[in-house]
Amino acid sequence: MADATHPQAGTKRATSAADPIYADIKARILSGRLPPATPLRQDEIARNHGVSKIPVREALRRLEVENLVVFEKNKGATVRFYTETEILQLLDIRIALECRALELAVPNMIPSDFRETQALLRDYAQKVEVSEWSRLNVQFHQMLYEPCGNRQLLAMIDDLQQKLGQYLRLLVTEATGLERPMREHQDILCACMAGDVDAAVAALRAHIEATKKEVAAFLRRGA
Amino acid sequence: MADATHPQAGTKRATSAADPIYADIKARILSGRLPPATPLRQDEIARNHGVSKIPVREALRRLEVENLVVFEKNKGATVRFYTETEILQLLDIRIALECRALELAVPNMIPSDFRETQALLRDYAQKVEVSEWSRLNVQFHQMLYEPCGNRQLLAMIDDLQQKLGQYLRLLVTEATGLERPMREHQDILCACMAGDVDAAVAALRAHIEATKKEVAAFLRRGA
DNA sequence: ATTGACAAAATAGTATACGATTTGCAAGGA
DNA sequence: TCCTTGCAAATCGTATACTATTTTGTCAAT
Repeated sequence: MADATHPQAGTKRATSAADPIYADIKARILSGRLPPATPLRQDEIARNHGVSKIPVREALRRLEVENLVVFEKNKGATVRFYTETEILQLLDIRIALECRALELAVPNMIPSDFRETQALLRDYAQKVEVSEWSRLNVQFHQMLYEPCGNRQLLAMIDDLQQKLGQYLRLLVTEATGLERPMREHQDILCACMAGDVDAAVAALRAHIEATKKEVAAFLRRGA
Repeated sequence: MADATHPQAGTKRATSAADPIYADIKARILSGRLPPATPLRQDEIARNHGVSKIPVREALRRLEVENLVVFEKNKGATVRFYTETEILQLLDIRIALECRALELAVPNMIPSDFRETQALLRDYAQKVEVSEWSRLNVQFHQMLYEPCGNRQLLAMIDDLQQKLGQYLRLLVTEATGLERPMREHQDILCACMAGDVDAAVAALRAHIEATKKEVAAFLRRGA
């Protein structure tokens, strides 16, 4: 991409020293390696990345807008703490966004979409490793919504799934298992293949509502 | 500057220097005073606000995450350009979020909510000024969703309404008028007062879909 | 021992400075 | 006339440096 002739075409972002730092911290927060309330010391991060504080601050500011870190008056940034309530509320937003995306996507689905999604579910059934499960789960949902054609909506869904990821990962290891989600995934896909938008949306909504109940129970026990 | 030692004597700012800049630029973008593609020169903004470039850059980075400005490699920031398609897609997201919020809100509504909302609609009917209309319209929707209790959802809705604000303002002056929206607002409120969640959501969805069609037509003519 | 005051260290926030990149423009050649 | 080519000015991005605030540690006084 030595082509300097790409002024807009929003697909690619300009690189800045802040970008790798932003990506690194974001990944560590979302994976749970940086637990809530961890202070994010600017000097330390800057030293580790071999830069000054300025790009570090810009990275942290971006994470602040995404609600992943919190700035306090003269104390700097810490990893944001999501309460039980907020996690459940994120799942309510998931219901809103994903049901709408599916509703818009079903009419646009073509046979190859069905084939690929079914193939994914078969892989799913064989890989029982949890780390793989999480990745495939996210991928399944993304494949369902992709045909909706609304990039901003897809981005919002992706953002939500990342934020909820660590909690859902815990869930499958400790409580839910794979049985129920897999059956529900099949139901959703069948409705899509039948072209029945309402049934597909209803199945998806039930799926997320069930997840929400399990998260609620899990958090109740955990706390 | 000679007295650089005392940029803001005595005024203990609970916020960083970036915050007022962020608010100012955001307001000017959302109101349309800074049209799309306007370059945002860091030195100039810094001079106008009496600060250095550092807080300016942080403000711009925050706006970048919110999709209001775009950074390009060594060219700096410009006001983001929303295409027709993207504006219509934002309305699809509005349908998702607002219908969900209303669905969650209706069961929580109490008599005083109804009274206040009705009072607002009466004010509405009398103020025919466009500037007032826009403000009251946003307020009406917010009052409907408030009882849902999901702060993150409410924040996302507010964000969307601000982004769409300038386009909807144009719409009411040039095309739609006040007749249809007001009737639909009444329908929605009636369903809420009857406690009929499904009817309320259906009415709201029809309301936003109608708006979407008008925006589409308006953009088609305008472009 | 507990508390309060105060000095010292650590950390945040921002201005200044400087190299790097882009842009505007003018002069020179096809 | 149109296209290079080469400065010069403008602008960006970030390292450095400095101030302001918070935190920590020490030492008396109760």
